[in-house]
Amino acid sequence: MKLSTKGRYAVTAMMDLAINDRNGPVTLAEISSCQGISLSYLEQLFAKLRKARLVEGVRGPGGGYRLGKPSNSISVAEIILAVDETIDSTQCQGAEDCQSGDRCMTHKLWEDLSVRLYEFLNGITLSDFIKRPEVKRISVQQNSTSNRINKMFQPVARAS
Amino acid sequence: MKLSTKGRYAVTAMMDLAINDRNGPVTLAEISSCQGISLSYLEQLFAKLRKARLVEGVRGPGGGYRLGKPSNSISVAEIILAVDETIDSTQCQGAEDCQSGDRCMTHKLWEDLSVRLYEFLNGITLSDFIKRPEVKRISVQQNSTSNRINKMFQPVARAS
DNA sequence: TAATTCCTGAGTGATTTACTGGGTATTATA
DNA sequence: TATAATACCCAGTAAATCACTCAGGAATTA
Repeated sequence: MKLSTKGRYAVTAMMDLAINDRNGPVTLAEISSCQGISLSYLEQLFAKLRKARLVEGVRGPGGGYRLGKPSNSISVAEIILAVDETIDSTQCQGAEDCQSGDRCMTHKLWEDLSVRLYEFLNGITLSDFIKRPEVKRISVQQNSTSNRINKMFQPVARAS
Repeated sequence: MKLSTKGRYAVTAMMDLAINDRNGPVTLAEISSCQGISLSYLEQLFAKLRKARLVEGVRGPGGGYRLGKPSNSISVAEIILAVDETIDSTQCQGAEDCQSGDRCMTHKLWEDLSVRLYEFLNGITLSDFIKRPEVKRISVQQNSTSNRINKMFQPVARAS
């Protein structure tokens, strides 16, 4: 679980797709000017997102990118993993006795933390972002995961 | 909120200090051979940790590093922020109308996610790691934050 | 005084980031 | 059918970061 600007670019771009899902495909050129990232760099990122089946491209005029799955089944963790290839957990990959036997169990502790972090980010989906405050009241009786992050909902308005 | 191997090094090193807190200061040489990181690199990391008052150095023979605060008041988020200097949130830093007005609100959404992530990591302290399973039963009536990560507790035994 | 440790800084190869610029493949539409 | 808009692909590159070596100092203890 690594987290850098690259991951942020991917997540925000995916948010963009999720928000404009029903307006047809979103072009990379739009996202590029929107987010201030170069088009070629976006292409690299979307190549990875495509391999992970998180998006699908539509060629030709009027084309662009669409989500590969419904937005409520795409988690932030998935996006980051697709783009920011994971950290090599340590030299002593799971080996019980790294270097000096019972010492150095911090590696195991880190791994547990890492899993915790993953589970947290995996509990946040794209659809949690595209809901509007009016929807919030209705979604209260949903599962606890989406309730936990209800506070970050924002109204959405995109110029065409 | 950035997260790389650098942050992992810092967190595991701090875990090491927390575990061996009552055995006197821990030397960087120990951590170095333990974690397989070069001593000079550790020195660079600890310079930052020291500036953030998270550790304090003890010079001379028998010296080393100690925690700068009680382990229950040092969060994982603090450590990471001290070492992995934060991501520049975006060009349009908080400016209401980035580039094309009402568009591009994904930045705001990302920031909300970022805050969420920070709060999560800030709720996990070093002391949550150094507890042993026997302590687990007792700590049940503690605050909810530490209960949430009870499952990652492990017995600790360090060779002297 | 000597050994041990923290502390500081300069320099370096490797990797990652983010970009430029060249193309090809597909498709809507004029 | 021709053209333009788009995804897709690949090679190269400047800058930043990562992780390290080396080379010393400064403080403390034995």
